[in-house]
Amino acid sequence: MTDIPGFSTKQRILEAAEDLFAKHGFAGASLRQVTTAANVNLAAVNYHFGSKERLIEEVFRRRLDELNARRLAALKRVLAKPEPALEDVLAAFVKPALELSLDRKGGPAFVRVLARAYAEHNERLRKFLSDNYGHVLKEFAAAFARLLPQLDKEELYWRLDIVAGALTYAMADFGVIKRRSGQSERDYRERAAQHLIRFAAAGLRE
Amino acid sequence: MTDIPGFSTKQRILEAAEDLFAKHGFAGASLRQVTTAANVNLAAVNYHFGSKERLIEEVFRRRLDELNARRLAALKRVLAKPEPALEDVLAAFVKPALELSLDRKGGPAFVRVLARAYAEHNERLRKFLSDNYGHVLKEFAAAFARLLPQLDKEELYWRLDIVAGALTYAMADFGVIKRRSGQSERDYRERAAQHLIRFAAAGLRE
DNA sequence: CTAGACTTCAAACGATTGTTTGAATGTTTG
DNA sequence: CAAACATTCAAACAATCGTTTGAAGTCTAG
Repeated sequence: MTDIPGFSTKQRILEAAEDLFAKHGFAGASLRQVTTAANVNLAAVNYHFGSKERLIEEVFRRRLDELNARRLAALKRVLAKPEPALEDVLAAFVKPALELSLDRKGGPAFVRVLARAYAEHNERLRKFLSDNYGHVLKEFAAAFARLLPQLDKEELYWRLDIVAGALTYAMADFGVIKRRSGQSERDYRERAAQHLIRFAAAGLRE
Repeated sequence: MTDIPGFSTKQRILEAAEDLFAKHGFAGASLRQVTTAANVNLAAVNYHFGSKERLIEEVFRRRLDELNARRLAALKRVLAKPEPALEDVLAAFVKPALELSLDRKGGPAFVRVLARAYAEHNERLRKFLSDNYGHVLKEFAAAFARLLPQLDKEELYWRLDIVAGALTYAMADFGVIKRRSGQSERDYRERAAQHLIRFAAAGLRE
């Protein structure tokens, strides 16, 4: 209870799980790998989380709660401006993910886990994500709709779908671009976010 | 040897594997699931392919050989025109994937498998894909470079990375857009490709 | 200090994993 | 036809999977 945060058994499991799920996928990373990496007894996962599936959900919940709170706060700030630009709304979505991947020692692992989730067709996981965080996407969609009145609803949804894929993929840096040797991780990711926003804005406006 | 194509043990394994890898991932789909779905003895996989990893590679090779041949042919056709447009080059990349997913009974499964591969950090798979199909991406990159002389090399690579992600995910339709009840699969996918090309062209041009 | 709750631990559970075996069957070739 | 090769098959291999157990250890409240 009075454990130092980040050093409790639960926390160490979550961190190891995040890292290994990012590397090998949800099916590919075993609980034995996770508990060994976390330096924790195998049974601890079922004791603290109940099952592997619930561990996966907790890996998401821990990050997404804060990520989406930040996203909504940023969106609110943007929409309070007199003339919010498309780029501002995109930044409100992308920048919090960028910060998350930089501030925490978890680092880029979670955004990769998110991309994994995108590729999974696991019904339970999709429902969990939709139930808990669907409203965030709805609010952003509404904001985009206001800024792009020339697009009908179907047109808009198509483009947002494409944007979501591009964002997810690019933030997870599955691609070919390598960080230059002199460049810091922060630099690299900030540049990625910048490119993304410009690209997506152009595509959305057409 | 003289089997009717598509009904041999090898073919049936490849088709079942493609489908199940798309649904559950490479680690998530077991050889027993695959061989049961293919109506084939379990040992047949190791007899015909040697191992699960080599089966995965063959799932890719079978489709990618033709997909990339079509892509290169389409690119060559486009570049032979007096004034090739950006959209033409994009179409040369996207349309063959669209056709592949429509013509074959494998249907949309393979494009989903491709998206899975993107999310995998499996070193062997990445090397296999890069060794066998890296030259195709290089040729397209060169074509884009010619059409977008205002972009320096780094700028261009960033954008192509984003485009690749958007294309991959959108073609695999992991997103939220649902096909309307009256709409055919073909209609839906053609529309997806169209949106993609317009979006990517706008983003590339800025 | 002690009773009770919480947490960790080694060990084992049955089920499932990819792979291998050797005999049985099919097919092709001389 | 017979020898040679190719394929299929049921069965078993050791390894690993997620989960459960019950005892040992740790902590906290009375």
